[in-house]
This record gives sequence, structure tokens and C-alpha cells, in this order.
Amino acid sequence: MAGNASRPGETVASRVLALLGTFDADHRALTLSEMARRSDLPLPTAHRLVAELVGWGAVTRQPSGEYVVGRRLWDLGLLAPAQSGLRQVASPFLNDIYGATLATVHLAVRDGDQVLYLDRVSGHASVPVVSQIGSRLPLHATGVGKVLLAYAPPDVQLAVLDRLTRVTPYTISQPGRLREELRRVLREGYATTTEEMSLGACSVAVPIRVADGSVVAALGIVVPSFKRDRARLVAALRVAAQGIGRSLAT
Amino acid sequence: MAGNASRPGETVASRVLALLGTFDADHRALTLSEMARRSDLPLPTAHRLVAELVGWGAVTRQPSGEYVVGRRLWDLGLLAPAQSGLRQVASPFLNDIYGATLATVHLAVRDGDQVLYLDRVSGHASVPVVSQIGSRLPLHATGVGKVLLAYAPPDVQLAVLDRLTRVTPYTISQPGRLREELRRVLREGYATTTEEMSLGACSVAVPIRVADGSVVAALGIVVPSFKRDRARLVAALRVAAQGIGRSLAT
DNA sequence: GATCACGCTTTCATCCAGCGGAAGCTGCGT
DNA sequence: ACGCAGCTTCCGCTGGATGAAAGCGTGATC
Repeated sequence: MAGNASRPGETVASRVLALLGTFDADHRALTLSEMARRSDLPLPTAHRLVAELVGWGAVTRQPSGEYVVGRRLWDLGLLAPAQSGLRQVASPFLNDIYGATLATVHLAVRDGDQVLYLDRVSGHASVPVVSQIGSRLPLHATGVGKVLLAYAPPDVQLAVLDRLTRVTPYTISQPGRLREELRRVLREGYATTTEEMSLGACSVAVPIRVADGSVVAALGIVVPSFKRDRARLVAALRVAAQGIGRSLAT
Repeated sequence: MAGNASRPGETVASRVLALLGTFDADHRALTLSEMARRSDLPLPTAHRLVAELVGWGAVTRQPSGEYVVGRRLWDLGLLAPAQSGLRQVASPFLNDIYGATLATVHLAVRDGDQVLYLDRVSGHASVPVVSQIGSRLPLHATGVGKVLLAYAPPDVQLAVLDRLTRVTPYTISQPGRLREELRRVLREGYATTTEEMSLGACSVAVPIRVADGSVVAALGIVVPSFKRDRARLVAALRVAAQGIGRSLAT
């Protein structure tokens, strides 16, 4: 590397990206020193590169002196087609369901061995939930997660079944019971949870399929309890999921 | 710059950013050659840098061979506090309004001399609108835009009044009339449009204020016509805007 | 099936842009 | 006034970045 004392295997590009990678959900605002420490770069180097990022708009400096992710990266992120494309066609359907039920509605995909929430519609009348857009949760403890897990390749299923974390007393933590549950999901075409992720919250979820039948995402709803209208919720979700799948075919 | 024949004023970091900048709303998927051409970089250089971006997850290569913005940038973008923070606290309020009206609800901020839409809630029963999350529209032709313009600094107002583009036959294109309209917005505390952005769509919008009274965003709703309940819409928007403002104070 | 066209990938000699230790600066708490 | 922590600037050294050129793969055209 250029310079008088640098480490091998690091390119300028990788350093720029390392600096961007210092931001995460728990570190939305960082000082220069923190960014340098977290990216393991000398402070002057970090200073120079961050200045370029600021110039471009990738990061912004707040009045306090801390750096945060900038508007330009927000713009760029919206262009990610896997996320935004799906979100865009699904959004009206989610809102339709929300408008009819006033319950929290989720759109999620599988990201490795976790659920990644792409969209959430939730009002003040809805049950409070932990999920946020962009957040990840375990596959086995949520409605959308169970759906995505049921249709996931066997190696992913095995990896997940191997270590089932317990979130609430009702979380399924025995591999046998979860395996059985997944078979039920495949047979019935929908998944349910009962306070397995957070107490007081139950959920129903269905798969979203594209033309060739493959499952690309899941659509779920969170309610205080199933009352007696679980069938109605499943039906509403199925109609929406079909609509989304058809819109994606284009 | 290192190398045997390069241009001044270009750093490696700026080239990486230039490559990311080749993506925009009209170019979500690009081939390597297109990225090189649009960023004005030699093809081998683009190739090397894009490979690093792919390795990090900033861009993804599709089966077709085209490059698209990757999931990691989508994640990063969600961390932008100015956008996501506001969105997060406002989202339940938007959904409340949507649930009550089933009309399109908008959350927007001013970005230079344009409206930047941060969030939109819209179902199939809503009036079709052109705005999308992340899209920008002229300030003078939309409800939220008029609000943001009315509370914008004088130099921005002058710049906008200078060149008023006409979008529909009903778009206000005379500086005098717009100036009068803005005075009315400040006096009444809300803005309206009547088919000024798209035919068949009317809108109402109110400012969102934080504790010190400054306007940080606008909240708007799009309806087929005002019918006779404009006052009710304004009242609902005001309640939500106050709620959002109070939540932001923390 | 040979040729052409186009776009992607790899190579490699050159050399200057990036490097980071050191020093200076700024603001703040004591 | 002093110390401290974090930010910013300086500057001589050097090895990583550069891009022309050549190689490759694929699909269209003759």
C-alpha cells in the first residue's frame, strides 16, 4: 500500500467501506475517533477519508461534531431493487390490510438465518411490536419467520433447528416441535404464533409466491389474540399475497 | 495519483463514490461498461473497484450480469437519522390518518428547492399519485411543498418564485398569485392544492413543528376532492402533526 | 463453422497519490 | 495556568493504484 507504514490486504476502497461499516443500528452517530477505532484505521487516515465522504454526501456532520449517515446514502439505499421493488408493489396491499384491521402488518424476507423486515404498517391502535423496518429477528419465533423457514432450503432449516433461542416462555425451543410446526405450515399454507416473540402478541403469516411458485417473501399480521376470526385473517392475507405475487411477475 | 496516466483532482475514494453515484431512479441496474461510462472511469479501474463494492455488499451482481445497489447499502441508508428518525416517529400517525380516511398520506421535508417525500401511505382505494418515497417534486405544485415553501427562508422562496414550472393547467405559475397563496398558508396554518400537480387530485397539508416552533416537515393528504369536509381533514392533520412534533422533542 | 462484435477480465511496468508519525490546534474541565 | 482529549494539518517516503494492451467468453452474422 502507498505510504510509509501500512498493512497489507487493505485497499483504499476497503477502507472507505470500513468507515461506512462503522455505522449500525446501535451506532447511528459517531465521532471521528470512534469511527477510526471501530474501523481500525489511523486517525489521520480516517479524517481524510471521512472528509471525502462528507463532501459527497454519504455522511453528514452534525452540529455536535458527530458524523451520521447522510441523505445521499439514504437515497441510494432506496434504489436497492430486491428490497424496494418488493416493497413498492406490496405497500398498497399492506395498507389495504391495515385499513381493514388496524393491526400491525409486516412484509419480510429471509436473510440467512434471520427474518429481515422490509416494511411495517402500524398505528397507535395496533399491538406494540419489537420489529422495525430493516431489523432482523430469529426465524423460529415469528409468524413471517416460520413461513420463510418452512419454505427455506434444508441446510438453512437444519442450521436454525440446531440452536433455538428462547425469547418468551412460549417460544418453541424443541427442534421436534418446530419441525412438526413447519410441516403444518407447508400443509395448511399459513403460520401462526402465540406470544412466542412478545407477550400479548399473536400473529398469522402467509407466503408470497411469484409466478413459478417459489416463495420470495412473507406477509404477516400481528393481533392481540386470534379471537374467533383467524380464518378471516388468513383469507385476507392470502388475497393480498396473491395480488403481490401477480404484480411481481411483470 | 498512483499509476501511469491519471487525471488530477480524483482520489480513489471519489472514484468509488462516483461509481455509486451512477445509480439513480432511472438507472437501478447497470452493466459494468455503463457504470464506467457514467462515472467517466476507465473500464479496468471500474472493474476493480466494483469488485470491491460487491465484496462488501454495497452492490450486488444479478444473474443477468447487471449490477444493482446491494442490501448492505439499503441497511445503511435506513440509519440516516434525519430521514429515519422523523419517519419512525411519524409513521404511526400517518397510519392512523390513513386508517381513518383511506386516502394517500404524505410525510415530506424540503430538500433545497424541492419537496423530498420521506414516507407515503397509500392503498388501492386511494387516489393514484406520482410521488414515491425518496422522490422529489417542485415545491409550488404540491400541498406539502406549499407548506414547506411558506416557512422556508426568503432566498429559497425567491429562487422558487423565479421559475415556476407548469405541471397541469391548474398549476400556479404567476409569482404574484403564489406569493399571495403563501401568505394565506402562514395565516391559516395549512395549504391546499386543487389539481395543481395531477388532475383529479386535491390535497391538504399542515406543517410539523418541534418544541421551539420551527417547521421541520410537512404532513399532507391527497383526496379526490374536498367535498365539504376540508375542515375535518385539516383538524385531523393538525392533531397528528402536533403529536409528531411532541414526539420529536425528546 | 468461421468471422465479427461486444463486453468482461487479467496482466504488468510505471510512478505519484495516499500514508501515518509527529506536531500543532482547539475547547473544556480543573 | 495547566492537562487532557479529540480534531486538524504537515510532509517525506514508498508500495499500491493505475490503465493501455492483450486475452477471453458469448452470442450474432455471414
